[in-house]
Amino acid sequence: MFANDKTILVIAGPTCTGKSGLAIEVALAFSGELINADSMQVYRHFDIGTAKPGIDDRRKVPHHVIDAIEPHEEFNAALFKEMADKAIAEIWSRGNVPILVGGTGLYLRALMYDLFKVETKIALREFLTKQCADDPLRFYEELKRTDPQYALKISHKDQRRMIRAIEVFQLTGVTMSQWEESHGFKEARYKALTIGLRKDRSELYDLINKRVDDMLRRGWVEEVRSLLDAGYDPGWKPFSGIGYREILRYLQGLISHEGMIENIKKSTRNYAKRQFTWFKRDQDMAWYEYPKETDLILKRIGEFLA
RNA sequence: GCCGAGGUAGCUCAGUCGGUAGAGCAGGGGACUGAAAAUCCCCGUGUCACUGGUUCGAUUCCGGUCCUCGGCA
Repeated sequence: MFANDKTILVIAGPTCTGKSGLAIEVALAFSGELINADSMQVYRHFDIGTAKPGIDDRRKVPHHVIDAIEPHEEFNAALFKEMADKAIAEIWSRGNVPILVGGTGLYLRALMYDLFKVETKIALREFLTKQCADDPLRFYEELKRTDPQYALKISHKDQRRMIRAIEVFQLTGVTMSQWEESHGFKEARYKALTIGLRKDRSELYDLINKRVDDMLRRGWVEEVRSLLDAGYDPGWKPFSGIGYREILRYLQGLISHEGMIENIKKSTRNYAKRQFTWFKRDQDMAWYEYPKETDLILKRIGEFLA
């Protein structure tokens, strides 16, 4: 069923539940190496706000697919999958255990089940984006005509998905629904144990609020300012990450310092909730609390790897 | 102590000419196939401060009590 008997570990869950900390412990206990599965930690120079592991941790255990690209470079779930595949193969060749750690659900799904293979063409996407922005309703009508089933599934305001669906159809002549139908995330590519970290909601929100304060104390705003000084374009993708976009607005004088802090905390809380929603429906996820249940987690992993 | 104003959803408040109430924010639930920290969809029952009275019926009117905020002493 699988390419070989080798296995991987996955540590997933909402932000601030302790994934990185657990990952280090697990890596040290089972001679593992970490592969980042967070869509923002792949960008170089965006450090404080993405909660990247510090040099201490990175010296203790090898980290992969982190600081992998420059902020202006194109990145997506498919590229992530390629990079992670490569890292996994390398780690296996050293006789170590690959440990995926991160909260980007789509990336983990892409790695575990692959995506149907329709590449995005930047130029076409930009063209469609403009077309959609000009007349969203007409754009939606076009989607309804070519792929009524998919149009029904999404909102006429969900421009991202409309654009992608039209793009897929124009590139292949096959509709989004048909691609989804034939692919369907049916075949697992790796034998994996997925540990999901959870936490009581109000406790988690408390931790999030504290962590945001902490990041700001450690110079998050300065980090953004120096990125801008270095000539980085505020339109680049990582600048739309949580916190970075709020800091940008603050630096532009659009919001107050206090408003900025509150918005960052709120966005992060909302994000954590969305992650819960995503991971909740993952049937084969083993949920634990960390650090409370560290012993149980390590025992479970030990049994899985045996 | 006196005079005002007010006590309604987690917060800020609206409202009910008497028929048990609704906005914003916060929050909750959901979706998710190459932008995913993105993008999008759905969700408002709460002792209307407490307590008597009037009334078929009071959160709404009247009395009292408590609390908050102004002002005067």
